[in-house]
Amino acid sequence: MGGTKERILLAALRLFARDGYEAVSVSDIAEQLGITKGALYRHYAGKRDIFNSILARMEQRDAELARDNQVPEGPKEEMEKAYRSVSAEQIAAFSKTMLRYWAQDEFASLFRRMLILEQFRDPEMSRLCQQYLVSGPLGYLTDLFAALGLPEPRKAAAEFYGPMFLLWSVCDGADDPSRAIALGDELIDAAAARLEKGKE
Amino acid sequence: MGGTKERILLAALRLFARDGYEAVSVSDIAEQLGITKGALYRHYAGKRDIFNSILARMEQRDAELARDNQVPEGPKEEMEKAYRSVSAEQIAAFSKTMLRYWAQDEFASLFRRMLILEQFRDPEMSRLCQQYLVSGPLGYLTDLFAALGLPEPRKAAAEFYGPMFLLWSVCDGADDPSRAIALGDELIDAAAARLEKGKE
DNA sequence: CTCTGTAGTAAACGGTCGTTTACTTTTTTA
DNA sequence: TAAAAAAGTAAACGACCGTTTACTACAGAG
Repeated sequence: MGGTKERILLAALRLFARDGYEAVSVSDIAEQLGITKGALYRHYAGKRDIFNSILARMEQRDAELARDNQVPEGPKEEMEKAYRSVSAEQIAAFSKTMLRYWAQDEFASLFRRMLILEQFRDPEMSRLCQQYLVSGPLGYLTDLFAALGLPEPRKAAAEFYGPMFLLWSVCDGADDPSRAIALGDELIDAAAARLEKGKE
Repeated sequence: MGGTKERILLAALRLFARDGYEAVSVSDIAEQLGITKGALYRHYAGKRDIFNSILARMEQRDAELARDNQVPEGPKEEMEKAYRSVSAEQIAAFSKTMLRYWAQDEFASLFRRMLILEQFRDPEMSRLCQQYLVSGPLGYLTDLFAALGLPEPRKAAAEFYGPMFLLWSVCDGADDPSRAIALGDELIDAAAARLEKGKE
């Protein structure tokens, strides 16, 4: 057992994230691993099965990340209560973690790009793309800022998250993402400082 | 002459913007128009030729848009001079135009989505995606804010453009984009007001 | 040493791909 | 109105698609 199933998953994700699901052939994936496409069917039922396994893997990783960062879940009442005790420093730290996660973590970065490529083909992929990257985080921050008592939480959330979202695309087109990450850190710190001042 | 060549261009763009270039077949395009794929080759040399014609068309439309909105071009010295005389109202008006252009103009909106789908396959497409949608506008605003004397033009540009960039993705996943557009208008107005205040 | 299950190869399957060809219909024009 | 040009059809081309099949190599267990 050489972990072939895992290597297939990663090789497929790399190709899906560059070319899109339809444009990648089963032969392409097998070729990356130096095996024939027939061998691939010993580990997965087919091309779609690999794709679905990637989705499941991301779901699992996302749950772990939410647990590690103590993201509140459950009924809205309890979430509001938890939100109110969040400090600006905690928001800044969590935002920097997310900035690096989607930009630099290999699996998450590849998955983000794959989602972007699939979002217009399938309503389910559009839903996932919104949930992980667009209206999901935006709604989360809107609720958070509302619980903190900001006067216009929707605007504040867009002003906070918009630059982060933009910088992921800057990273995708840059030879060296570190400058974009550094700018993101500055923007997050500045926004957190404003947040602290606005609460007084 | 029933403008078949033009209808092919638009039908192909619609499909490319949803599924990506590779995932769209020549038969798919022909089927949308109720003709056979053989007829398509009377108007274009092949699938790639249609794609290249779409790129050329966007280039042409972009030049027209820049002309209509008096976007300064030429040597850096003259641009700086032109930048310094720009008012916050002009920036807000131009930004709202761009917000609607990439979100609601049919051709531009489809082209934006097509670029997003092709950006990772081909370095040239990555370049165009950055130029039209990411580092292009961001660099433009950075230069503009620098000429206006803002202390941190890079941060200001990211804070200004990030939310716009995010809202295009919100529109893509929303049933009704009008709420996102309205929020964009508010954000642009608020940023322009801050800009006016910061200049004093 | 044999048995058993796993991982792999090579070839074939029907189907679709982009493109070309030969031919017909429609439209323009002189 | 007849010739010519343009636009469209149907079929075929070789290549590649995802998947299946038949067969081989080889590990560890009894």
